[in-house]
Amino acid sequence: MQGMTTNFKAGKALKVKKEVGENAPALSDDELVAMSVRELNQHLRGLTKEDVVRLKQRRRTLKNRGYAASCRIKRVTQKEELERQKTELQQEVDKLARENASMRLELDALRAKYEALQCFARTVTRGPLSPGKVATTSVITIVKSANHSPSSAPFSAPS
Amino acid sequence: MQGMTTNFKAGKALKVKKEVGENAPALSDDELVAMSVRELNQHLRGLTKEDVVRLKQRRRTLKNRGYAASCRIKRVTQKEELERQKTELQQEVDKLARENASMRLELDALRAKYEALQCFARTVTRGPLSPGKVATTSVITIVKSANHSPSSAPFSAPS
DNA sequence: CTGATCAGTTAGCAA
DNA sequence: TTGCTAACTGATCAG
Repeated sequence: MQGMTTNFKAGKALKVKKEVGENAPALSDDELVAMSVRELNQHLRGLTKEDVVRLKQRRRTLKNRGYAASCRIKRVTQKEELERQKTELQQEVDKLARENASMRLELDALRAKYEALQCFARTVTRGPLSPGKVATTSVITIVKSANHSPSSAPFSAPS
Repeated sequence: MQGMTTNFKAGKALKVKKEVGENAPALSDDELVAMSVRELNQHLRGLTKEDVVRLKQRRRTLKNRGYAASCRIKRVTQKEELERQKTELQQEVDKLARENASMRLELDALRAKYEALQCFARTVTRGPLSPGKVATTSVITIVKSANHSPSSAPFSAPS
């Protein structure tokens, strides 16, 4: 936006024609480009039709110079933003993967504990109750005080 | 490299000067830019020193045109690549998050089952095994041949 | 010298 | 008219 007001544009005038005649105040580039249309029209009084066209064209060119700069800035900004988001997502992936791994460990450990306890429960219940009846592959399910259980039948269908 | 040999440069010649004199074969832009240095030197025989400079400059300009095109192509390619990677990472995040959520559920369910079983085991082991005592607060369900059921929960957790 | 990139210019599109 | 962007150009830098 105001990048052109800084430094390297002043005294640039590569091939800009500088023949301003004699009554023109020789507007600087910065002044010209910052001028509003109404202000510009005031400075346009008493100039050749050709000079008016030239001045307007110069203004347009200067504006374009600024537009080009904004365009480039926008481009690099967007690129940086993309890279930032990419880094962020990568970190999230890492975090989730870690959580995932630790949960998997926890799950496996708990499964092992559960099976061990199940095994123990079977040995305890098998002998005294009905030793020969219960198959070795059975699973024990219990439901505590099921008188007000919502609707679920405490049964799991076998595969 | 060869991006300039393709298409959209042919017949471009915006404001390129076309005054080639009379004995010059009027090399096309494509020919000139595709020429090797040795080939170029052959075409340079019998030309004014000035013409040689001009031709070499034209060649340089044409080359630069191609370099600029490659530069732009590279820029958009990199941007597309960044966006592709971003999409990919986002999908991975989603996938991991789903896995994570389902594992968390599984873990919670298993924990509940484990605690219920633990509770049952305590009631069984605390006093001597009398079927009547257990039945007052617990229900025992027996499911046959379910020893390797992967995910079906043979336990329903109480409230 | 060659190739890449930057800043400025121009043309042309869109609001 | 204004702003933006693609393509082109010259300047300049690195290898």
